[in-house]
Amino acid sequence: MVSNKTIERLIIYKFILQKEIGNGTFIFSHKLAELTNFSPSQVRRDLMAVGYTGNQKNGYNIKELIECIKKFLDQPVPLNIVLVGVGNLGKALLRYYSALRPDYSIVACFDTDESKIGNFIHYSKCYTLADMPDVIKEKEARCGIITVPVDAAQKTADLLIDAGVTGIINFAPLRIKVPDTIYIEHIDLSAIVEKVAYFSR
Amino acid sequence: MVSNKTIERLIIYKFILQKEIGNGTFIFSHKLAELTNFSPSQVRRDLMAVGYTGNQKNGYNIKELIECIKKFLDQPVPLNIVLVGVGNLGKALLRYYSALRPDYSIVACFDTDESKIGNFIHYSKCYTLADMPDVIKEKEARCGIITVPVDAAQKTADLLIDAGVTGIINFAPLRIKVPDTIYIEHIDLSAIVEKVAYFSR
DNA sequence: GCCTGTGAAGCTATTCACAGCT
DNA sequence: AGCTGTGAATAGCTTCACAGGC
Repeated sequence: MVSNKTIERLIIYKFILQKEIGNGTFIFSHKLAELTNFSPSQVRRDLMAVGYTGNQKNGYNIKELIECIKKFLDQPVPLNIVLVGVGNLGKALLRYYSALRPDYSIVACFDTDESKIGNFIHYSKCYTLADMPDVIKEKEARCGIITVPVDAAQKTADLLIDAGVTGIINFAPLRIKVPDTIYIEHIDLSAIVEKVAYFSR
Repeated sequence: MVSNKTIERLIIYKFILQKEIGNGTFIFSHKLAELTNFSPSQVRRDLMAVGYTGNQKNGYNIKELIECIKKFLDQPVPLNIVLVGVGNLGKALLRYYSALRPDYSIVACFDTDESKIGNFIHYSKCYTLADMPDVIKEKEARCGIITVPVDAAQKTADLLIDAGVTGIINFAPLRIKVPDTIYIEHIDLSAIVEKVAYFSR
């Protein structure tokens, strides 16, 4: 079993390594550490987890390592995502993620505002909440992004889970409760600012 | 010394407690734990850190506890923030944070696009990068939000730090390097999606 | 009986340090 | 000489479990 933190770093290694392909065939753990601001032993530990083994003379083969991490993360591409709450943040995320196609696709979005229903917002069609079960099933979406107002967030999560979503990214400032078969990531933008305020003194 | 994790939770307690003011004068650790999805002993440990002590009969006095956490976090309100990179995400954050006034203010934003300079975007005037040192000094901004393209992010951070910022929130997908007197928080939206993809299977 | 406060235990994550290889 | 792979040590974080109080 690989820890949450290691997965986080593997994703970062993958991304950083992709930009290093042009700079040589091999990379040392201390170089990858420098690029990511982790420690060299941390890097080597993490690579143990994916089972990739380098060589002592040259370090790690960049392309092979990327493939190995990809295989380990085993993303059945593309990941289909839905977004609920097409406000300002929701719209910005729709555009942000539409630029990352085809790795990830927001395949649909939902809102309660009648005037938005049926519109396409950065390639994603907007549906009513009532359509959620059907749309999620049809599009095989596994991940939901919540950008609704705080009072509607828990209800939104419940709807998403009922419709079959197993991963949630919640931008509303509360700790949504989910069964432990569901993975949830909280991104509380106001709490992040407060934290930076505290530690930046 | 109080840990990063504890600070994170204190901020959450503060927020949750503010919504509980109407529901009674006192709150038990297990109730606060339920609202936040942390454990009761975690809650009690964290409150030890701020030095607030409840009573065995009623638990914690909500208003007193909020005041105590606020005092502990010691935010010299308002925190002045600047944002660099007025793209889609930048604009969405400008609007998001302008709604949280007056706790936090984005007092200025910066961009390289000439057509944006001088405009007000959700109460924040847009300046050129060259104005950054003066504006940050004049507005006494201590925190910078980076929403520029990945290739410009490190240079942007360096400029912010030179201008006197001590805390950074970085939305660009790379691990910006900063001196260890500077606090930085990385929010990599594409990495977050990958992580949820991994754990939601 | 049920709460808080907290030492001690348990668990997780990171770093050290070095054997083994080239 | 300088790298990787990894057992062992350390550091950091969370939970247990219970004394003491209402």
